[in-house]
Amino acid sequence: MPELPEVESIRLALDGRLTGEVVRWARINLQRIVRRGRIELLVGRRMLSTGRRGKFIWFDFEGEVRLFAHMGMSGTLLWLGDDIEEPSHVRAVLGFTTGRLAYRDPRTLGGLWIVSDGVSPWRKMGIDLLDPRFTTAEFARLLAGRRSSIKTTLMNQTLIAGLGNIYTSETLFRAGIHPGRPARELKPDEVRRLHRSIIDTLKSAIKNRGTTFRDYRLSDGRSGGFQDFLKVYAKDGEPCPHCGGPIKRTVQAQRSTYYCPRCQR
DNA sequence: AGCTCACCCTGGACGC
DNA sequence: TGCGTCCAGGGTGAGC
Repeated sequence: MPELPEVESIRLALDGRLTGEVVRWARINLQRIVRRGRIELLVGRRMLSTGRRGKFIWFDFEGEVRLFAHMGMSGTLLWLGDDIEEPSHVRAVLGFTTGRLAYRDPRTLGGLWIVSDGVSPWRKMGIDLLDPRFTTAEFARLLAGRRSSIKTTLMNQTLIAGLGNIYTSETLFRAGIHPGRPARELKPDEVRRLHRSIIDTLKSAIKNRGTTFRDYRLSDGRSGGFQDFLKVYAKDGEPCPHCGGPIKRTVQAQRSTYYCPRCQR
């Protein structure tokens, strides 16, 4: 589910609430959601800070212990006050003095990692899209020689980390670039436009607390707001906001892509 | 090394 | 109401 803006929105909402708090107890409802380590290792430890890279979020605890979470397609982290009942599909819970942090994931495609040896859960992750080192020049370097489509390439987390299916469609539309173009054939001017579009789209989405489609919620239960600003995603057949022609849906690498055939070349 | 595909899961929407 | 089918914000690992 969540892409960079949703994960960052969750992190921002939890950071102020959890930093400095001590884990009192922990519970796992579905064991296979824990991909590495033991959740009990967190009990008694104070949370020091939060972080994010790509679509991974993490929480640093005393004693060099770090909890990583990846939400997969349907996961989220919910803050539950003491009076709030636990919703369905909660796979793990951490208890604090002021409330509980619940990992909810209906499809169980996400996971948790409890790490004390400094080893990150990802095999290879590209540069985070909000990292200042993600420049136009760096972007051009990463795209060079890539034969696959720009849509598929933007989704490749080992190159650049953070874009998923919603924001790739949106960012390509905003840059006026056809999703089927081979990545290596983009002109320098188009690379610049796309780079600008990626950063602008992500920042704007974060400002709006992400996109709510189906059941994504922020940790306090609120919806995101960026769905009101989507221009093409899930809008096949609807008029393009630029030219009025019909938005098209196509499938690339088994995922839906939405675009305007007239505005995106 | 780069690329494509099948697969991992559950739930909701839709058609009959 | 019930059943079958399709679809969904993602990542991996095998095989070419």
